Amino acid sequence: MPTYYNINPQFYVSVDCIIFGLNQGELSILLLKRNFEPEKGKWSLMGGFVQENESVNAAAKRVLKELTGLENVYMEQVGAFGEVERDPGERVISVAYYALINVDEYDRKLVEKHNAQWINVHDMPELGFDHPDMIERARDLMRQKTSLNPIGLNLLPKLFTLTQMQSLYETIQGEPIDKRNFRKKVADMNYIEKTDFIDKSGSRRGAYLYKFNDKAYSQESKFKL
Amino acid sequence: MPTYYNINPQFYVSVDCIIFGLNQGELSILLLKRNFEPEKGKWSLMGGFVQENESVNAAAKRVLKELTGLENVYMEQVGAFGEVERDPGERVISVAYYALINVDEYDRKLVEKHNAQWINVHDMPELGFDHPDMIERARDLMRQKTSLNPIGLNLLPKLFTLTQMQSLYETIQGEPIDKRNFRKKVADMNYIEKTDFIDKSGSRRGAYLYKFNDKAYSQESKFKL
DNA sequence: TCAAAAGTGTTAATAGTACACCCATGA
DNA sequence: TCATGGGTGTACTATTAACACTTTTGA
Repeated sequence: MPTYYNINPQFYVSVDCIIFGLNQGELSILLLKRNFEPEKGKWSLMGGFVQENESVNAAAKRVLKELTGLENVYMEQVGAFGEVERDPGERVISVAYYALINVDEYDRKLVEKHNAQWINVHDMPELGFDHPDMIERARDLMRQKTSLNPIGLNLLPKLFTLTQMQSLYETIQGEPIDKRNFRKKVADMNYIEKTDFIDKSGSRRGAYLYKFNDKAYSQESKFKL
Repeated sequence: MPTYYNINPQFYVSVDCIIFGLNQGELSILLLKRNFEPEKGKWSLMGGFVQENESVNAAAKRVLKELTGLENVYMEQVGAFGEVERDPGERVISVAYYALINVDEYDRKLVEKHNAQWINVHDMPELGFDHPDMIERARDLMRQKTSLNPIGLNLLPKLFTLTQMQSLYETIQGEPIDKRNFRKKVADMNYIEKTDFIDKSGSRRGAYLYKFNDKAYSQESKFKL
């Protein structure tokens, strides 16, 4: 193997996952109560080291799967965090990702095994490393992206009511939305389809369930270009 | 030093800079014609390796300075690029940054020494590595950011005419802008200040020079929150 | 019968877009 | 005097924001 680079140092490279979920209508993040070093006793994001022959994106997917059992999850890179002293153990350069998951579907046993819990974003405990920065940037990015794309629906079940969807957006944006204006907007989204199913769990009357149609969505996006 | 991590592999970590500038009114990128391995003979972005006791951000600033002599430049991280085979030499994980510079101010000797040239973004040559992906993402990010923030002004001299500013935004967005609408909008930006100076180089009549007032800008931003 | 969520239109305000002519100057 | 870029206002359109009542149902 030719080595053009061997005068340069090498570093551990890790990934950290900001896993968003909706719990009782509240935006939450899966955090680990660390029972291992470093920063033992503190809370932290789920992370892991990039391995040989593994891309950084693949490492993020692997780490997410290790904790939740989930694959094919919506993930996006937040960015690289590379301060020299960001890890008190040794120098590690970390790449943060956020994931949007439906909390009905993850593997609870795995989460328990890792000593992880859902924590409301408004009630963050003291976190180790530079994880508060990562979370802040992930939330900003997510808020921005969800305002332009329907990716927020990844936080809901496949079938959802308009009230759930509105509440989701209110939670993400952190401010109330007018019901009629919201429903008008959704009516203009041809990729949000009304089904014949009715959810009776949220009200006596029952509400129509809707679903996201990704073919319709890609069609629509083509037109916009 | 405690080593919690030593079962994990380490990697070279590099930074790559997408350096944007305006040349004859055209958005351009500073590219190197590589006279060294790997990918010798191909064009590439300016890059360099992260060093011990150097943050990733600091490495990006250093690399930018090595090529242009400039400090205190507007830079933003594009993201980490971590495919296993992205570098044909050895495995390198790279973090891309974009920078916006005023082409009147960089050090031409350094640029020449590195065998670098300004290349119009619409006329990209064949590039090595995953640099085309980096550039694409940088342009998307930059376009988006400049549509919300006045960071694009970093590409202009400190004093600029409204025609220059309009032309800048037309170049970034890739479409013409109505002159009166543009000037109306700028008039609403209290942080774009008219000076008493007149630029006669662009027309016989002469045009007022404007400047960006960063104090006024931070004030304004406070109100928006 | 009533509490609780579901559903439904209109109007006003704001922001954005389209459009054409006169001005000042130096060569 | 004329070619060149500098500078200006108004009407139309689209988007967004504000706002309140009726419906359905199970307990």
